[in-house]
Amino acid sequence: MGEIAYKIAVRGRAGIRDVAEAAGVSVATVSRALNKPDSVTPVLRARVTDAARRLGYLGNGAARALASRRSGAMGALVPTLDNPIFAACIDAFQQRLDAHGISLLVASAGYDAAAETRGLRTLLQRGVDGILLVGAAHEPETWALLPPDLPAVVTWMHRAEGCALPCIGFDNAAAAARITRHLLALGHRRIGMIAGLARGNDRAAARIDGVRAALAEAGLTLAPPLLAERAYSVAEGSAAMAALLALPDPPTAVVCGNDHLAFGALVAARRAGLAVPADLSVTGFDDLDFLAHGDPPLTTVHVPAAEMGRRAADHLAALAAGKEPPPPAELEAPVVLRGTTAPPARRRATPRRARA
Amino acid sequence: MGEIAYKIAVRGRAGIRDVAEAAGVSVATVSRALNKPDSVTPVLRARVTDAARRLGYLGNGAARALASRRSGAMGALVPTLDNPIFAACIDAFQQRLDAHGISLLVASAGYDAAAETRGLRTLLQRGVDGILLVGAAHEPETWALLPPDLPAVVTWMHRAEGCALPCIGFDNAAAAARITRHLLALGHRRIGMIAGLARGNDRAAARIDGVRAALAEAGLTLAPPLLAERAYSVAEGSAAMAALLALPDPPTAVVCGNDHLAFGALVAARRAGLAVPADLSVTGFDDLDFLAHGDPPLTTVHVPAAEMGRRAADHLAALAAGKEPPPPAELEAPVVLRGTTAPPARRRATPRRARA
DNA sequence: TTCGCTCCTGAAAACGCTTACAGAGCCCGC
DNA sequence: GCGGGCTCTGTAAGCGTTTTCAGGAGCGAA
Repeated sequence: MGEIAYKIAVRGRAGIRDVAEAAGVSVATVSRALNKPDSVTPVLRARVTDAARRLGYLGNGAARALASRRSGAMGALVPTLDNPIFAACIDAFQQRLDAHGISLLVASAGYDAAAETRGLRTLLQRGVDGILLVGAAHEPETWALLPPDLPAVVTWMHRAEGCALPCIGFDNAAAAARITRHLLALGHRRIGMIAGLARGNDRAAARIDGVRAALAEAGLTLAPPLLAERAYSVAEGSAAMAALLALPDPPTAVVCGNDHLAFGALVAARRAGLAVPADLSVTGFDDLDFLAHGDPPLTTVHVPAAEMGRRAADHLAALAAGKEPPPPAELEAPVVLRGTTAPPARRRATPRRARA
Repeated sequence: MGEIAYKIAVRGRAGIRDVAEAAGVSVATVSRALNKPDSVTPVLRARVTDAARRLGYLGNGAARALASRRSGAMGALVPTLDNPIFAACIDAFQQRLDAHGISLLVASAGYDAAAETRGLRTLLQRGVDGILLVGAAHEPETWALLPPDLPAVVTWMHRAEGCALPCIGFDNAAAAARITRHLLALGHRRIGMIAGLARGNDRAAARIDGVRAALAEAGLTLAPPLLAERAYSVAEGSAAMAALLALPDPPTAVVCGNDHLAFGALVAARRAGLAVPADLSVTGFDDLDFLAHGDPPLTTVHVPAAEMGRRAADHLAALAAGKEPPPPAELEAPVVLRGTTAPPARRRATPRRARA
């Protein structure tokens, strides 16, 4: 034992052979006792776990991964962590993976195609056992990189055309349509949209489609300048709203592609002297908690980010373990009615607002 | 070549031997050509990279890690990703690591000591080349686990008593003191604080200390019920503020331990019919962008989260590469004055006259 | 032309663990 | 009492790279 301690001190860290020696068994037994406890006699198992604990044995993940050809890590390829909605999803994903004894490798692509492919390549090199993707719109190169037999799930969508991967998410278009119908029901007819950049972002595109579909039901259409596509940020939302308000015939309601945009829109409206929702209705998409308590609280679509993360973790863990994963059910993305929507103001005397 | 392709198809993925064979060189040369291009003849290097590209060679991270005893991954042990301030830091950390060709392994502990130790253990098993820690207050068990020679940095603090690790961050106490002095300068004398839970959270504790210190300079003290310690959440902030307002002699200003608490406080104040900042001043800590544009916009302390992430990445990358890391400089955490602070309201009619 | 150096490349030994595979007990039934 | 079958442990062969070490080629100088 003292001799073993010496060896360990020299080498820096206890190895499986040290544990084997200390427990008086072979390395194979140590491996078995630690990895599948049932396959070993209780007394031996105790001897081994005991020795392992005494020596502070941790194990070498690389060696384990190499020998077992499983890394015990999942990868998440997300647009960014800087948006709380993704952070919430990844946080939940990680926690659930942890419960499965799996680690999380994160690659964020920053809405950039090249970075995305690079991120995936890195994840693959690291030998992840599965991958969480956001959305199904990716570069051909990215798809080509993805080994067909590697467990992977697409989140944030309920289904994706021509994508064989399981989808864990909700129906963006339907949700966008629902919130638009709410505006329609309120009596709005001139409805604008500040959407996310649809290029390479199928969720953003689907939301536009949904709004368009709902509008079509009412015989309305959506096109620039009433449709603005902007990067997801508060500043862009502000700018877009300002542009909308500068129109000769501004909309009475604006549905936004996400909460950041909506918040920016709110700021711009206030800056323009407009009261929300009296003068202008605004809706969001995500349901960030800060905006739920704002003044006025934002009417928005609730995105089940954490739930997606948890389900993705369960799904991938099952897949990686060779088990049958739970069938991916469509998640709810309910409209949550709060304070930023109301019937349109009565027709104003002058087309232009009083103050600017 | 066709033969090689066949082998690869059978085995699933191209290995270094396939590349070697395709390029007509030894595996050693392939390894060198790919890892340190300068150590190999240009023509051979081209042959190798060419073959690697043709075969879609990615490399096996586990094998590489095992042989080189470096994993090429850094670990981040954070309280949670669900708070945008940490998410922003980790996002920046990841991006910068990526620039160094390093991957990110995330473990979030959820402000739970046991989970934290478990998370660190996982990171260590995975063989990370370095670790980002938030704060220096950790379980003894956690510290014991951390190999003394493993590169690690503490973020979110400028320095930590009795902690030898490099600190990359700002001075929580000083920043809290500064924002408190701002309140004092405005004329507030009855100042409350809604702090984070200080137990096991040195940042939260330092902020309390800072407020206390500033108050002491003015001959004031801070103690319950004027000091409330609450978990970092909007709801807790609300509840705490409600309690503060229910006091016989409520504070005229409240400094909050973070922006979530401050936002909750704002909500509670509004609910109580109080105008901020006219009737009550509130300050935050973090500078989340949503609150910068709120109504009123929050006066708060700006926390350089992204900058900490970037510097931590650079520092760890240098350490892991055996280079001299840049000396960790103290980061700025400036008070940003916005709309939630103002001089105290003139003495209200009802309560007994306050001391001058 | 030959010797000595330097620069490159290849052969082969780790790296630390998992996992067939096979051997050794052991119990039980006949 | 003995053989068969079963369970449990140990032996050893990889897993796919990196890296050390040594050999070989090429070049310049004598």
